[in-house]
Formats: sequence, structure tokens, C-alpha cells
Amino acid sequence: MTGAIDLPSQYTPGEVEGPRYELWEKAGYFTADPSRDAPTFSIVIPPPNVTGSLHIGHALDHTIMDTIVRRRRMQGYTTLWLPGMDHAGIATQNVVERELAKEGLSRHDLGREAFVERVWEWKAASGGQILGQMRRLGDSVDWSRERFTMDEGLSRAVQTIFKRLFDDGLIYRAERIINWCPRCLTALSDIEVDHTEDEGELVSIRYGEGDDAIVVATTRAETMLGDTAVAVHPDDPRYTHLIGREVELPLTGRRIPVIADSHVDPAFGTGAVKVTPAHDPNDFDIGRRHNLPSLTVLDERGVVTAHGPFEGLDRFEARPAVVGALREQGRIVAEVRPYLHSVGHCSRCHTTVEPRLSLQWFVRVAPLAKAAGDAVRDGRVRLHPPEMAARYFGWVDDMHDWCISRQLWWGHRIPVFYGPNGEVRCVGPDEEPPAGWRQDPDVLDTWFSSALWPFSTLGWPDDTPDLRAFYPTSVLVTGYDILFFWVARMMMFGLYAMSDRDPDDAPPFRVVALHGLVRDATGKKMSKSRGNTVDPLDWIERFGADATRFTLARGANPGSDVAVSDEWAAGSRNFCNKLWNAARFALFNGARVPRELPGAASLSVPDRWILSRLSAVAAEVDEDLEHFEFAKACETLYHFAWDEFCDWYLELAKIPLTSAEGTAEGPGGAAGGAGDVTREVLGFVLDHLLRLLHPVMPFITDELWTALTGQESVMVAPWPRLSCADPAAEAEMASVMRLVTEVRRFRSDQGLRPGQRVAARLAGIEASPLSAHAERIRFLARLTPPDGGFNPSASLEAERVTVELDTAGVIDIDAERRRMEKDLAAARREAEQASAKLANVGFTAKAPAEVVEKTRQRLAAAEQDIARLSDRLALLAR
RNA sequence: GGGCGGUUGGCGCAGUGGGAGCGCGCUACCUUGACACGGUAGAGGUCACUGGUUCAAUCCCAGUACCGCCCACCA
Repeated sequence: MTGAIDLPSQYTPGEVEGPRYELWEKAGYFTADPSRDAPTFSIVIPPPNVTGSLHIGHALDHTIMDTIVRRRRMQGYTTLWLPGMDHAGIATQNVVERELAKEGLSRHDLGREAFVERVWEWKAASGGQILGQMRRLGDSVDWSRERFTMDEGLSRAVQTIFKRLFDDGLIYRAERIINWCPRCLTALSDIEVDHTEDEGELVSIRYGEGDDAIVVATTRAETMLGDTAVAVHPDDPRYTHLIGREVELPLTGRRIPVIADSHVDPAFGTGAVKVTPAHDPNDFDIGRRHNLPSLTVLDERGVVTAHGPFEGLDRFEARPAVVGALREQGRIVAEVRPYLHSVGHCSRCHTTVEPRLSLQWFVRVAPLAKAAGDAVRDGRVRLHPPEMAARYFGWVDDMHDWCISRQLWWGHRIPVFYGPNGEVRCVGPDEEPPAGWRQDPDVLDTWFSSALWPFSTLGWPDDTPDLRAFYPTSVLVTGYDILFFWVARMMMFGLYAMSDRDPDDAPPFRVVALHGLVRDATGKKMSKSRGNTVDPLDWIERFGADATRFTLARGANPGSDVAVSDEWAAGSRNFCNKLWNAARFALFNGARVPRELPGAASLSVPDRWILSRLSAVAAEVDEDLEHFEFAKACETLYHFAWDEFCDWYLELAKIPLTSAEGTAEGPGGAAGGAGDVTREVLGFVLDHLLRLLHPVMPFITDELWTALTGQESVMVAPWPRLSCADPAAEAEMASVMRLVTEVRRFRSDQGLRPGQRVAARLAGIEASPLSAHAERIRFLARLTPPDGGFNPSASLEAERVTVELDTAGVIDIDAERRRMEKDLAAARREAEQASAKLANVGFTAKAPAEVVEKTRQRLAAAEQDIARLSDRLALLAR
């Protein structure tokens, strides 16, 4: 019985959570031992940025993973949840550069080596805040295996796979149009570019003179300085006469050809396009098809380099300047009109991205993406929910080559060296670069190392015990928003790196479980600018980690978004409190966990009922968790715990627990009797309920479970498997509950005053099958024996209650009549519906027999109601 | 432009070919010895619209409207 009696009447998460987590960690529960003889289960965490802190999206992600992992651990699997962080190249470099800027320094003032050193210092001092916050949430990750994408081992994995790809011809260097951030001065991949609908201007400009004149439309007039052609559609009759001729490019005096290319949409604008191969990806392709020269007119900062009056102007200054100059020459035709179009911005600093021709490294993704698609197509990797596969294929089947070089200093440096005669050599992790050769200055895209995460963290390229035990990982949990960014890339690299394995064991994970985004209470996306964000740490402070987790898990329907607000969290907090008090009650009354359940003969009907329900709930919750139906599992547990266990079973348990025989020896008395059986059933149900709740609500369940059982931790208790189904007890209890509810409703409908007890004669109850429950019914419905005063009576007929009332006394006759008329109308409607249905169903053989039977019963019940209510109304009329 | 999803009580969401559910909110009553972060009883919905399949449609099919998301080299 421990100190449970001292439990306060309200649960205070703050006092429980910290110490509990420490205890778990110290006990080594989180650490996976691959040498143990048990099936394995593994998850790698999507590594959060080293610069990041825990936001509500992580909280959802982590709650789901922790729930999965805790259940598996209880099921006896050797379970690994591997934590770590991403070095987040550009984000981290920006943070440190901003810090330097405060000291009036730039990274160039420090030089590369010192700058990188400085980033490491920053990481040691202020990086990785999120790790501490994960502890607050209760994440049962294996801290002994924590990894960082810039770790020694992970760097080796990066170099190994780079070299392999390079040697296989899957990495190449080429001059291409890439997304360029003129502020960060680096290339960006497509996914590092955010597109927004921006207001621009569509300018129509006349190129050439006289018969050769042709009008083009553009939103980027300044790039015309680099035009090397005008393109029209080959079948466009308006321009066939011009194809192959040259027109003069205004402001430059250069003559450029008019070419035919089917990329041009004749219906758009004038049907003629200026072609600037060095500053537009489409134009670059057109240029390649037609062997056009590429003329770069902007530098890496977006400043005009073309000789002439515009030289030195920023791109955004150059645009109006060019348009002004054209206007002076009378080259602007029609109005310059406002034009809404999609513009790319650097996802890190929001600077408008500039398509830029430059020499970069690329991964040839076609064969890798094919394999990544096939693994899902042939079922080696299952996506959950399966509808997401369409999105996945859409991405994987049409993937551009991946630009992996970044002009940054923080990251994995590209392991390619340049020799004296323009020789190029890729150097593997265990090789020495030739003396005097110069290494490529660029680093790799952060996603390159993230893509290796499921195996680099387990020791690859070495054949380690961890890799053997935990790869492929069991499940990957993540939001559907990064299905493409990250999941597709892990698939490509995992399958490639493990291509020597059995194909079934090559993918990085067997299942991808996708969840939605967290939204506010009205379903809007959370954003700082809207001010509708929820800070999970704030919730943990105010409501507790368990309530925070429960709120998120309860909303986590597969693949769909989760709407949350303080009210939901408060509801979960209340649930925690409910559990707390249920356990407090149980412990105070001497509940204990029996070695085995008392024999069926000594169990009461409520005992059998709650055990039957518990075992059904355990099966249901297990099934739901197996299929990532977290919301359903939470609902089931919530209602079982609150509605059935607390509202009915605990109330009923008060009878034996407080009866003379039960209390004779005080709480926890060792004597036999109904009270002791109840104590054991109570202990048994609470024990199992806490185990079932533990994966979602680890802290409070452990606190209560250890108090109840005196054992070490529910974390290492076995996951429940029960078979106590008892349909007879369930049916009998259903009758009791229905009867009690009827009587309560009667009390409420009559508006009986607080202290006023209903004195009801349960006519016929002794003779009915419910006679055994008379005391329970009296207790729950708060009936007292007839005393001759105000004396309505309830009679019980075949599980249906009819309440006979004495119309004298406190009853408001008019109100009563209105209520009855209403009920009568409802009963008539019901009868009408049921008989209509019988008419439909009754004469065909197509309807299942039980449907017909049920409908008959419905009709009979409704007709009884009608008769009863009609009688009552007639009575009232007198 | 292409693809996907949604439309169920005030709000957020479940759900099923055969009597509409949950949470929060709302109403009334209740300091009943676990809990007012509580208890009891209620009110509230023609399940977006139209047509089809069926004995029977909120559920299956087609179309319409509106909303949302993702992808795309929208000059």
C-alpha cells in the first residue's frame, strides 16, 4: 500500500516527470542490446537541426515514435530508437555568421578553418537544445547511440558512398542552371527554394524593326542584356517568316536569331520568347537544343556585369532602368501590366533566388530513383496510409538530377581533388590525397548525409553488430511533408549502399508511417506570423508531458492533420487527473495486484464485466497501435478508463469496499469476503490499464503503476494479452446500467430537489433476472426504500423500466404533459420508420435475418412506448 | 497545368450499405467520503448539392459547387 494514501488530490506532472526520466535513463531501459536473444525493432529519429528547438511538429512526431517504441519494448523486442541531429549546413552557417556579424566580422575575416572551428564551438555551447527538450517529452531514445551527421563515422559513410557513386558514374560535375541565393552565395536544391505568388510586371518589348519586328513579353527585362535568341513555336503562322532571320536586340546593338522551339506556348503573351540561356532554366535548355551561346550578365550577387550603362546595378535596380531606357526608345509596346507569378525564395533567408549558370556537382538520380520506386511498388517498403504512394511515385518517377554541391564552409567537403594537369580524382575515406593537389572547395548538400542516416548511424560501411541487428529499420515515422525530401533520398541511398544484400533486406525501412501536420483549433496552419503556434514546452509546463502527448496522439489519424488548442490539452490534463484519482481511490481502499485472478465463482457480475471489457479493450488497443491508429487507441482507452472503469466499476466497487465485511479490518484487510475479491480485481484492472496507457502516457502511468505494484517500472512490464471475454456478464451489466439510467432520468425529468431522494418501489424486481442487482441499482440510482411519502414507483418489466408516478406533489403537470407529448411524437416517428423499413425489408429475402429481427424489436418497443405514453397522457388529462 | 484529399451537431474530428457518434462548448441539477481538472440528466445534425445502383445510401458510382494540400522548366 506504500505511501499511496498520501497522494494529493491533484496530479502534479512537474514533480513526477523529471525524476522518472532520470530513473529510466539510469536503469538503462533505453539502451538496446543487440546480443540479447530476442527479435529486434528499430527506429531512427528524423534528425532535427542542431540549430533547432522542439516545436509542436516534433512533439507529434516523437510522441508517435515513442508510443510505437515503448509498446515494442514491453512486447519483448530488443528495441532501438536512435537519436541524433543534423548539422544543417546552411542554417547553422547562417546562425554563426549572424553571431560573427555582431562582432563586426564576416566568415572571410576568419578564414575557412577558423570559421569551421567556430561553428563547432557554437555547437558545443548552444547547439542541440532540442535534446534536452526531448527528455522533457519523455522520448525513450538510446542516448548511448546518439549521432551527429558530422561525426567521424558519419563522415566516413559520406565519403564512402560518394566515392562509390563517383566510380559508378552516378556523380558528375557540370555547368547547369541552378538555384542560386545571391545573399548566401551558394547553390540551392529545388527543395531549398520556397515559391510564393509575387506581384511582378509583364513587359512587352519590341525587338527588331519594320517587317522583322517581333514583340516578346518578360517579367525580367534586365536579363535581356544576355539574350541570345528569340524563340517562337515552329507551327505558329504569325512568325514562320521570321524563323532563321536575325533581329536587333535593343540597347545592345547585337543581332540575335529567331529560332523555332516547341517549348514555346503560342497562346501565351505574344507567342514569342526572349531566350537568355545563362539566366533561365528553360532558356538554358532551349539554348542547348539550338547551340546558342550563354551570356552571363549578372554576377553571383545579382549585380549587372554587362558592359554599358547598367553595369554595377543590382538586378532589382537594373530592371526599371532597362525598362526606362526601352521606353525612351519607344520599344515598350502596350501597357506594362501587373502580373502575379511564382517566384522562388531562399528557404533560409528569403532572398529571391536567381537561376544561375554555374559549375556544380550532381547526382544522376534516374537509376537510384527507379530502385526507390520499385521497392514501394513491389511491397518491400509499405507506405502508410497507402494513398500516399501516389505522391511518392509522382516524385520518384520524375526526379531531376540532384545538385549536391554547396558553396558553404560548414558541411562535408566534397572528396574530389584537382591535380596539376586538370586531373580530377575522387579520394575515398581511407586514402591520402596526392600531395599538392587541391580539394574542391564546396561542401555537400545537408540532405546528402541525411539520406545515409538509417545506416550511417549503425556503423556502415563497417559490418557492425548494430547494422546486422537493426538494419533495415522497422518503421520510419515522419510528416507527409517530407516524404519526398528525405524519405525518397534515404530510399535511394539505402538501396544503393546495400545493393549487395538480399533485396528484401536492402531498403532502409520496412514501413513508412506518415502523419499529418499540427494545426490550430480551426484547422489553420500554425505560423509565427499568425501568432497561432503552440509551444510544446509551454504545454508541458502547464498540462504535463503526458497530457501533451495524449492530445497529439489522440488527434493523430493516419496521414491527416491534427488540430489542437489549449482546450484539448486541458481535456487531456483532466484525463490524467482522473486516472490519478482513480488510482488514489483504489490504493486507499487496499487494491492489490493478485498473483492470479480469483476464481470465476467468487467474482461478482461487475467484476466479470469489467474484466471482459478490459480484455476487449486490450485487444482493440493492440490492434490499433499495430496499424498506427493512435487516435483510435487513445479514444478506446479514454472511454474505457473514464466511462466504464471510473463511472461504473469504481462506483459499484464502493459497495463491497465499504460494506461491513469489507471494512471490518480497515483498508487492505487480509480477511476474505467480497471486499477482497474486489480489491484484487481493482488492482488487476488498474495494472493492465496503466500498462496499456503507458506507451502514450509514460510518466503518470509509471508513477501510479509502481505505487500499485511495488515493482520497478511499467516500462519493462509485459504488454497485456488477456482473454476474459464474458458476454453473459456484459449483457447483464448492460441491463443494470440501462435501468439505473432510466431511474436517474426520471429523477432529473421530475426536477426533484437536491436532497430529495426518490422513494421508488422496484415493483417486480425481485422476480426479474435483475433481482440479484437490487442493491447495486438502489445504490447507483440513489433509491431509498418506500416510506409512504411522495411515492412514485418504478417497475421493471423485461429490462425496461416504467416509472409510475404519483401526480400529486412537486410535479409540474403542464411541463410533464409537454414532455410526454414530445416523447410520444418521437415514439410515433420511430414506429413509423421501423414499420416503413419492415415493409421494405419484410417481403424480400434479400435482407439479413438479424436486420429484420432487430427492426421488429424496434417497432415493438416503439409501440409499447406509444401505448404507455398515451395512457399517461390520458391520466394527466383527468 | 497535373495529381491527391476533404465537405457529418457551435468548433475540431471519428464512423458504418439496414436504428447518426466522440471531445470541447452549451442547458439544468448536484459541496453523493477518488476526482468540481468532478458527478447526473439533457438540448443540438434533412451526414455539401444533383442524379444513379439497391428492398434499403450519410456510407457505393457519376457529376456539380466550395475548401485544402502536393507537384510543375506559368516567358
